[in-house]
Amino acid sequence: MTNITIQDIANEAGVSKATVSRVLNNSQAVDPITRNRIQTIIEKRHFVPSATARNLSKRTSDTIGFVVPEIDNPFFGDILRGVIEIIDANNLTLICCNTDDNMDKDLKALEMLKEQRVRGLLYTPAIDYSTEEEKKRLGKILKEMQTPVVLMDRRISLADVGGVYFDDYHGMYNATKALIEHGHTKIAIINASLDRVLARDRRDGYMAALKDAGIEPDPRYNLEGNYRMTQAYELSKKLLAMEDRPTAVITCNNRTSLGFYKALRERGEKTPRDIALIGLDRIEELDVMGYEMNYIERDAKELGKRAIEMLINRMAFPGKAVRDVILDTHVKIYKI
Amino acid sequence: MTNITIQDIANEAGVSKATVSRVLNNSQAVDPITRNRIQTIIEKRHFVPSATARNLSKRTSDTIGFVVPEIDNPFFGDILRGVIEIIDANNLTLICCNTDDNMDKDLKALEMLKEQRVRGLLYTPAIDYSTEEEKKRLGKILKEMQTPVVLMDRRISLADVGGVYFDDYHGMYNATKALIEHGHTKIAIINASLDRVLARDRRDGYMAALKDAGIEPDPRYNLEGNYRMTQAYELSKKLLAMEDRPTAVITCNNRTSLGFYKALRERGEKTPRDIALIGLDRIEELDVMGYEMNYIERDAKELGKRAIEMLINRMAFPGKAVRDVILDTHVKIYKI
DNA sequence: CTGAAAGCGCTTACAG
DNA sequence: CTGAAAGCGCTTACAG
Repeated sequence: MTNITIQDIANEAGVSKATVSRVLNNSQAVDPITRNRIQTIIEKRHFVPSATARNLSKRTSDTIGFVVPEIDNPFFGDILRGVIEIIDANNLTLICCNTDDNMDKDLKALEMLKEQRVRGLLYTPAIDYSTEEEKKRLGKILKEMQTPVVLMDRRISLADVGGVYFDDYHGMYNATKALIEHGHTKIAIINASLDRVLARDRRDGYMAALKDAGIEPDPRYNLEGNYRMTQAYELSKKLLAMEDRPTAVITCNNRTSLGFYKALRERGEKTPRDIALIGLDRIEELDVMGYEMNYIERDAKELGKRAIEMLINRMAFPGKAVRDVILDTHVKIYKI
Repeated sequence: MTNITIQDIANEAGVSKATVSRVLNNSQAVDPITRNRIQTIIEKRHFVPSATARNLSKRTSDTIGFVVPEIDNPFFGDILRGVIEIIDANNLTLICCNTDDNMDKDLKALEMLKEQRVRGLLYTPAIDYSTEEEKKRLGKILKEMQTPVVLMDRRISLADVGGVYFDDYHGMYNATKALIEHGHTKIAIINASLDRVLARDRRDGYMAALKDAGIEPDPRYNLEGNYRMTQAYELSKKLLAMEDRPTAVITCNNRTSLGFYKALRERGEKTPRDIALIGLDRIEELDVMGYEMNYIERDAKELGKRAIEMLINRMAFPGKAVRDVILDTHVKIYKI
């Protein structure tokens, strides 16, 4: 028993498959009686037309690619949830890829999505593609996909590629400022390597706030890891063991915050008692537990929604100029 | 500029598209010189063949459907991560659907995946399909997809459908037993509605342990919600306010645990000081924070891996008899 | 309102 | 080792 086709339906209804296609797509007037007969047969047989055949014939598809570096990080989980809500409402289908921040996997995912002839791409690049050569290559790959792409969270300036980002600069600026206003001057930042835009943005906001307050930044307080928990944990251990250690710390994503907490706990210390902390991103579980973590709030689910909406818009109006969307961040302080 | 096709490559190489197809698929001997020439052109043009056309022609696909009720729950995030690892290693592609525990969305997702002619299905049903009629209908739908399906975490006994599940019964049994051994006799369980298999399994394990210890179960301690945090929170509030309240509680998933914690905290109470708790599933964030939560451990990522491996196996050997896999659970106790 | 026919971009049995 | 041709399951311009 093989899959039933439009031809089977046509045979049973005594019409041509063109007519069946027309009732399937509601694309042209069909005699109501015939239409009814066909519909009955379709339902009785549970016929579902092949998207593959339809896509080939129409030279398009309703499939969207979704590429992120860390699908099991709640940050991307929230983004995904936002995306899927809109995907469902628009009868699209989503292909998910995970890259582990690894360029090879990133490129491989892109190639696979090209093979699938996706209709649009939602993309958080694994790396920054920061050298001119890398960037040019990526630009070419994306262009050859011949489909709109919307970047999420990680910015790469590429012609014709829009994106949705958070205003991390001001988030960091305001967090740093808040710490300063509470009397802190020795403020550390646990960041990722500065060859990443995201890291530079965050560092810049932090630096600007220090500068505006006339505080000389201490390079020893400027830590660079990779946004993973284990790295942040190692960095934090060193930081906390310093002779002249900071009185406040800013962490640059949810994993970093956890790494810091872990190191702090192992020393039998607590925040804010022993050291102040503001983290990037709320950690839901801690919030529920009444753990009063200060954080810079970013609505990841909203980012997902905005990104897919922008993508759909671009699919509808291919010619329209692209424009980035920057989402606000808010600093939430319990106690410093 | 439209997508380049196998015909374009053939023209440029001065061969037929059959030959190009052969080098693309390595399906038949091709003269090394010709092969080389073709390969050079393919690379130069960045030609990537259309999966759509290939699928239609071969009447198959390399796409796997993944349907879960709550994609942003870390439990399913972990499963997804495990699945994707194996998917990548096998050059398959994954279509993700979220159902919010809603039957209509569930059925719609299944239909969409049928339309896509997926090669296999990884499926955590939104509901139990427990009436004979519902079950029959689901069975028919799955059968009509004409593709192997592997159930994850939620069991439905259906002909030809295998699954990977956790041994929740013994997890619950052992957790309950541990509490009893620590002197507890008034033990509550915050569960989901008993019309769900998952809930019955868990209840049964709990009841069996009570029975084996000669403890008469108190129906007032048997709470039924829906595994969501807000419901668990409401139930917990009532439970904690009871005149003759339990001295220990077992929660039946990660969200339930959080709901309970929230209610407890609002009363200014703590565990294990004021009441003992064993939750189902580790909560990573709490663990990292050094929060000593007792839990029944289940490896969700492992479940994902095993499920996709089973699916691939079934794709390879369609005739083979299906056999369920039950994964062990372990009770992890800090302090009761 | 309806059908015959061409076409979407591949694969593959067949013949040479 | 290679090509012509049929076929996968749809859509759609064209003609009636």
